[in-house]
Amino acid sequence: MTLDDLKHAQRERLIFLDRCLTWRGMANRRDLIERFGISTAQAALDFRVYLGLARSTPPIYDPVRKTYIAATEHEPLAPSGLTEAFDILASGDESMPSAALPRPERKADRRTIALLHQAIRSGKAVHVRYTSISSGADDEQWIAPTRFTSDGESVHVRAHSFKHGEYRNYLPIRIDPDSSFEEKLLAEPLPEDVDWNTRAIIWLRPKSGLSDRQASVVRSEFGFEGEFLRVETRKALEFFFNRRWGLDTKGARLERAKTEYEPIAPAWPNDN
Amino acid sequence: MTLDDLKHAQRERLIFLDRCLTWRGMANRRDLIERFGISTAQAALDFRVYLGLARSTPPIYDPVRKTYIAATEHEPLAPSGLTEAFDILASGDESMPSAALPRPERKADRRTIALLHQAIRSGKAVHVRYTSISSGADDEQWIAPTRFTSDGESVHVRAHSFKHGEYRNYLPIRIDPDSSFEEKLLAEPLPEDVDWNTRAIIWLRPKSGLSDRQASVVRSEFGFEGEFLRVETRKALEFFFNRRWGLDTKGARLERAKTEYEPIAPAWPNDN
DNA sequence: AAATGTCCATCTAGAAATTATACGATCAAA
DNA sequence: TTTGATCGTATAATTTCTAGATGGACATTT
Repeated sequence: MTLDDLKHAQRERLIFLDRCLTWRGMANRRDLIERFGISTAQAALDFRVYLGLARSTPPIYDPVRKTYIAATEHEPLAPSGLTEAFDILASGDESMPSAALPRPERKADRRTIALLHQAIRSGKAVHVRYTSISSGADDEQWIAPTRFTSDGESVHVRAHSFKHGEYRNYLPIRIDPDSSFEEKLLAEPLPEDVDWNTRAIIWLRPKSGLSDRQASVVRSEFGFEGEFLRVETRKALEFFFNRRWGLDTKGARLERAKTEYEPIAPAWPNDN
Repeated sequence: MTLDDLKHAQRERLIFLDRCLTWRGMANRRDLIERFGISTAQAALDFRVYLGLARSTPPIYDPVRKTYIAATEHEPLAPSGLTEAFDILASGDESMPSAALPRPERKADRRTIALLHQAIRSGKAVHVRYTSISSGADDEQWIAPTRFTSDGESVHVRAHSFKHGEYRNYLPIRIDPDSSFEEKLLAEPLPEDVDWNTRAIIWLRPKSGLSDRQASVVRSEFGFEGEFLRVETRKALEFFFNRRWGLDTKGARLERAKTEYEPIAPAWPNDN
């Protein structure tokens, strides 16, 4: 009996329960009831199922505090990071402005996204007008989009540019919504997207200049013990790495030690 | 009849469906079946309910492409940003490494978080040893945690520090897991957290030095038309704003024009 | 032209999940 | 002592969902 044997709805509830126990260290039926709008009876059933699943380290009901308390050696059924669990910790505080710092909201045109998505699916090239902020010029060209990617801040489209004869990352927002969006079947298969199919292994270390003590704080903060922290991504996304990890900013506490590349076996043959 | 009249499970499914139509521009029963593990019959029912809800701009079934196509004037039932919808667009590509740039994973000690959470709930002060990276010193003190916050990268605890006589943001990861965590009931109510209860309204504009054309790209990219973009947060979180929005980095395309403050009516009386 | 496959839809019976309701127990606080 | 908040249980009724069968439209393959 595992989580996977359950129906989607109940699995969701048990994962939520699991996170409450993991991060709050406690949970009530009430938590389930408020979150999922189920009855007390169902919530009680969910608890019993959970207890059955958490064989090794089951939570214990504390009649004094009237809640279930996670075992000290509690082992989460479904691992989660603190960031993902933030809403569980912040909940109850519905006030505006929120407890989370707002992020830049990058707008995008629904229709453009859908067109790109369909071009990706059907393997077509589309004609777009793209504004490059560096050159500042509106630029008509055919591109063959292959997938969406994310640098954590905004969503990009990875596409082969016939004009430049290479794969590039495009920001959908800079595609003119009034582009023709004319479609064209690909005459010949696209070249391999080498940068996409190259793994970039980036080794980070505490920024030089930090004291030993500071360096050890940095290490524990990013969860590594040895000399280096190893992070893996694709070469095609490496350009965004420094910004994402704040390596270029003044207060940076990590720096790159070295970077290695190795080819990735394509998931499917001929997957660009 | 609205989304809210539905049960949680079905609502989730319809929201997913809505996002497929919004961002992919198309949807199948198969999408629901794969995502939620339901039967074809149930997926068909969900579609019918969705069509009932999307009265004004219902999607249309295209028998040639064998999918539902979103109306050109499609109005999402549940608004969503592109970033949230990224997983819907990237799905199907399960390969590692993923299509998303990895983010720094900030580890945290389960037990510490749970202790803080319980101290917040019960309004107690706790004794902790905290490592300040600036001073580099381990620092024993009593703090009275009031809430969790997030700067988008890591989770903080907002707490009143008795040692410093003010509210501060603490990184749970820097709290020594071997602190005593001795608890103490608050002798007297905490002072008001003024910075928390102050709204910071930040007005941004395209970075000076950009050409008119570039500035207009920036405007459309961040979704504002006038001179300024208005962002609202709490003064207590303002310290993190520039980093979150990349205002300090070399390639920054926005800059702060002005900042206004105004008091927020506390959600609950005496809510610190 | 016919067969096959893949979507869509619908129907019905039955299984499973969930609710409504009632009842009982423990403990803390008023 | 009473009240209220938890917890738990049990049963019957209701709702939700599935299984399996049937049919239609269309594209592709034979």
